[in-house]
Formats: sequence, C-alpha cells, structure tokens
Amino acid sequence: APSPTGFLHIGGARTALFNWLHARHNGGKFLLRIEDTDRARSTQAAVDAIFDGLQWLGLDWDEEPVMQFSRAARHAEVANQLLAEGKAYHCYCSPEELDAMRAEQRASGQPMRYDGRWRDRDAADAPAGIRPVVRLKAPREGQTVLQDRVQGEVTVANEQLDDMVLLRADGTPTYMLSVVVDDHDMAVTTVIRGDDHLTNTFRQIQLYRACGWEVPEFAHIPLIHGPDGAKLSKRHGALGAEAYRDMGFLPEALRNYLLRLGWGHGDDEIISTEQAIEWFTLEGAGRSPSRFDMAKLTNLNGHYMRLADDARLAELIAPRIETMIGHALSDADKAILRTAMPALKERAKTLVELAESAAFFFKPRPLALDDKASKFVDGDGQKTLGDFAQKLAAASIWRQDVLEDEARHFAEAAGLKLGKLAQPLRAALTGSTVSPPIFEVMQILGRDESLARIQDVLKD
RNA sequence: GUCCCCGUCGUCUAGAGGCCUAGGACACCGCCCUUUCACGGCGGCGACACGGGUUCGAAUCCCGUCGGGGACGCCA
Repeated sequence: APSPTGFLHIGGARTALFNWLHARHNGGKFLLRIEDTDRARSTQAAVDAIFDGLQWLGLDWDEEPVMQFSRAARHAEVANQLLAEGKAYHCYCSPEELDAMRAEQRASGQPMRYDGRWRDRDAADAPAGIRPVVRLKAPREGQTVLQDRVQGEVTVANEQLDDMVLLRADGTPTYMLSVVVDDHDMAVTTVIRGDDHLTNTFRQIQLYRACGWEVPEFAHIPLIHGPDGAKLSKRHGALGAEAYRDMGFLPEALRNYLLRLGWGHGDDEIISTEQAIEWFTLEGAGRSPSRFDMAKLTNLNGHYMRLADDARLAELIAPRIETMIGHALSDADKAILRTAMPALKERAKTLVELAESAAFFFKPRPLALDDKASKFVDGDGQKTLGDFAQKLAAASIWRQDVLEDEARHFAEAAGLKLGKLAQPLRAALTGSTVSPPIFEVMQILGRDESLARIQDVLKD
C-alpha cells in the first residue's frame, strides 16, 4: 500500500518484496493498493513510478490495484455509521486552536495529544459556520495489545492514544480511516509494513474494534537506514527503484540484496527468487534497523551479471554504449557484443561498468589511449609492437589460440616475458590497460581492425 | 518532552542457556593462479554496548544505564 507522493523508494520496495514473498510462500494473494487520499501530494507520475518499479523488480500483483481515493464514499459511510452509533463525534477545533494546544503541551512537558475537548460536548455547543472533523471516540482506559509477527507482543496504554480524525472538515477520509476500511473490505489477512507504522497500528486496532471487525495480522519490519545509521536520505539510497536500474543493477540482484537486508536464512547469501519463495517466513525477519550498503549490493550484482544470459546483457547495455559512442550499433556490432559478453561480464559489477568496458570495440579509429595505456606504446613497447605486427601480418589463421601461440613464440625468441608484448597490444587494441584476454579481443576484432589499430599507434 | 521499538565484527547477519577460544557474507589487507583486470583458491584483520543479577554454566533469561531509531498531523 504505497502512497504516490514520490517514487517507489528502496524501503517501499523491500516492504513490497516481503509482502510478495509472504503471499507467494503461503499461496495467498499479493494485493496492491495505491494510497492516494492526500489529493494535494499524489501524482500520476508517482503512481506510474510505483507500477514500473514493482514490475521491474518482478513483483507481480494479483487483482486490479485499488485506488484508495475512489473509495472515499465508502470510507465516509463507515465514519457516519460510527457517528450514528455514538462511537465517533464531531470536533469543532480549528487548526490554530490545536496548534496552540500542542505548543502548550510541549512547553509544559506534557504528552502531545488531542485532549478530547469536544468528546462529550453537546451538539448544541457547536459554533455556527464551522465545519467539524469527525473523531473516533477511543477508549481512554485499559490497554491495546498487538501481537506483531515480527516485533512480538507490544502493549500501549489507551491513555497514550488520542481520538484520531476520521473525516476531515471537507468530508474526505484520512489515511487512518481508509486503510482500516479498505483492509477489511479487501479481506486482507496480513499487513507487512514499515516499523514507522507501529504506533499507528494501535489506533487502527481501536478502529477495527469500534467497527466490530476482525483485526488482521500485522508484521512491522524495521526500517532501512543510511550508511551513517541515520534515516535514509537521497544522498544514500532513498532513491526510486528506477534509480537503481539506471545505476546498472539487475533486478534479481536488488531483490536478493533487499531480502537479505533484515532477513536471514542461516548462512545463505545467494538466494534465488524460487528459493526465497520456498524459504520465506516472517520468523526470519530481524527486529533491528539495517543500514544500506552499496558495496554489498554491487558485489551481489556482479554475481548475478556473471550468471546472466549473454544476449540479455547485450540488449541491456546496447543503449548505454550507443549514447557513449554517439551512434547506433549495427547488427554486426551487436553480434560482437554477444560474442565478447562471456569475457566482458566477468569483469564488471554493474551494467554501467559493463558498457564502459565494452565500448572500445565500437569506438572509431584512431583509438584514444588513456594515460596508462599510452606509456605501453612508447619506447620498448613501440618497438616490440612494430616487430610483432610484422609477424602478425603474415599470420595464416586469425584465431585466438593460434595468435597466442604466435605471441608466445615471438616473446620467447625475443627473450621477453609475455606481458611485455601483451600489454602494448592491449593498449593499442583497447586503449586501456584493462580488458578481456587480449588474444580473444584480437579474434573478435578481426584481422583488419586489429592490424589497423596497431598501425595507428606505430605511426608516431 | 511523552510513548514504543532496537543494540553480535566497519556493514548484512548466524546464534533461540552448554555445540561459541562466537560461524558466514560484503568491505579491507596479504599470498596463490595469471598476458592486464576480474573470477577463483588460501590466509589475515575484526564483534556479543556497559553494569548488575538469575544459573553449575549467558551473546542467549531478568533489571538498570548508555546509545540508536520510530511515533506523537484535518501526511501517508
């Protein structure tokens, strides 16, 4: 039940994942509801971002998503019923009056709560021309107990809970009313949500009781914090799911990472989604907040990239390469990309790195060499390269194993370690000192292109 | 301020009274493999917040302290 006041942030994504896993594990349904009762802040763009994010993560929902505001009339109906039964009442306090009350409470060290000043007043006292809100007449004595699936038994004294607003002065329902009515009407059995809702839950339980409805099971999972232990900010990871996609993460990697953040199954780290569905229970969830660690996500992503299908990876990075080189890749280019992928993907941890490491295949000659690479084609390297180029030109078969043999014999005859030849070659052919095995690169590049790239660095 | 929750290596966690001289993973540091970089292998560094209890025995149970977080809206 995300609210469309922003993108699907990482905490919301994890909450969705846990709900999804719980539903799939138990053969239940994963219901999606968009909590758009805050008309001023809800946007269609945010709704779309939520759908996109969930889809990208592979979290498919059952049944049509419910747009909460569309059910406002039903919510009001429940509030009016409560009013008729004397379980709710009109409160005529102005926002200013409430502000003053809270300021006073804060100043005198009192708990900040609505004091119930309209709870038992006669309707005849109602000031003219003021539209009242509707408040729940919550029990003032005793306590409310929650059996939380993650937090265990949590008890709060009812005197700690004030009479919450159900209907605003304009007649629209508040979140507190809407969630309870919708969860009941949608026959929700389990609510898994962030820990920040824990105190809301006690008020919601009071509302369930007032309505005479069965209370669903609740599981409040701890929040995700930034690396510094403080609340997740934009600087850290409070980004939308699409931001992680843009940073080059694979959905399966993010899923695995998010699952392990605050949930464990023994020492298992790499957990496939199928495995996760089989293993997931709420008992595995921790109770303390966890910090977002980009390094671990990145490591996991590297793992999943190595496992990923070559054609899929090629598809994913093609657009990135195209923006890098400024033109579209031809079908032949894409074939090269797929062929090189097994060697490429082992060396990158994100799609961004993967695209960067693959771009040299498609860059126009003469290749720009980076600083380190330039040093390898100077002096001795230049000479070695020139001599080897002659042998290469005469090579009868252009295949990586043959080329490697050629190179080894050449180096041996010249009394050089293979690296003395391989690094200048790498520099000339890739423009970098880091690349996939160089003879494989030569085979993929082909004879003409390889020789031409070598000539390019010999000219000066 | 009031209420609630939490507290094992830097991080994510395993641990449900003896299996713990606390295990795994990421990160970091060495070494090996090696045409570079990765991958992989081997090794290292590194934690039960603190103080009291309970018990033959506590990371595990209880209390307190400290620390962190959350909530206290006519936001969700």
